[in-house]
Amino acid sequence: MSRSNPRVVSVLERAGGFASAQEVYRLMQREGESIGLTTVYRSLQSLVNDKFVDVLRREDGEAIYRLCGGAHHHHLVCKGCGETVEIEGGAIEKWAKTMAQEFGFRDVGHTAEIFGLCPKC
Amino acid sequence: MSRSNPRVVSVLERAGGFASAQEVYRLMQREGESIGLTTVYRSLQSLVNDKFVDVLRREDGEAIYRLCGGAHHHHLVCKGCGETVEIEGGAIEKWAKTMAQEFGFRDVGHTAEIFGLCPKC
DNA sequence: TATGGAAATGAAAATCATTTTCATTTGTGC
DNA sequence: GCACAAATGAAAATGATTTTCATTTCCATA
Ligand SMILES: [Zn+2]
Ligand SMILES: [Zn+2]
Ligand SMILES: [Zn+2]
Ligand SMILES: [Zn+2]
Repeated sequence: MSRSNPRVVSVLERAGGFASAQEVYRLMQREGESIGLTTVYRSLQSLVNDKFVDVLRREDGEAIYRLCGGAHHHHLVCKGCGETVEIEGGAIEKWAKTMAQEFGFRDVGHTAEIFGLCPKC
Repeated sequence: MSRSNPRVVSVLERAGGFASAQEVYRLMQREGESIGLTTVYRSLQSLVNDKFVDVLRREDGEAIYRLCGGAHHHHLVCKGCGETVEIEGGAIEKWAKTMAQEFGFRDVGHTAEIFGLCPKC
């Protein structure tokens, strides 16, 4: 299992919002960094395992990754420029718990994302 | 644009929870129904356009489809058997609106799903 | 320093869902 | 029957992701 590659982390830092594996790869190429696509995938995978980045899916199904504080949280993502704000979701946590209880579900997790246009767009 | 194919709708009805295009195709094959994979994809796409089904993504990125009331709502999905309950998300709507306002986002939508184990599993 | 094995790397091939192409079939009105 | 549009589906193309496998880089120990 490859270690959390610092060069990939650095790209994600500079990228700001979410970026796909292919984008990370292209970015590194453009900047003259020598790396294989396979290594990009492996590094991102291991960063996800270690909870250093979180991953979600574009509308077309492509996985996108983002550096990310470890604590559980949610996102407000701009459809225009990709700008992302990490937000707190107390209301969601409560909602999820209530609903799960009501229907007898155990061992529950949840996803919740908000998409819109940021002030700049 | 292909019409909302009633045979595909029927499969989704019988399938219960979510099913991928490939699964719908395999199911119809197994039941001796003659249909092309392309047509399955086209029918599902048009059902999504017409809001007769909603679509979300498996963890691996594969799109899954489900017959679905037209109104906006959310899902409680069993990780074990796929059993799905449509739930109401008043708390989420409010949360999304509040967060969007706070950060000046316009034109916002949201997704929210809960995953867990149903009573049977 | 040499050396043997473990971990990391990456090029190329394989996988697999989804889309595109394009020729054929089906349906509908005249 | 005839023309024409919509629907269909087989096969090829696409594109992200994973797998394979040979090579390189590290690292500990003799
Ligand atoms: Zn995050
Ligand atoms: Zn923006
Ligand atoms: Zn639904
Ligand atoms: Zn279940």
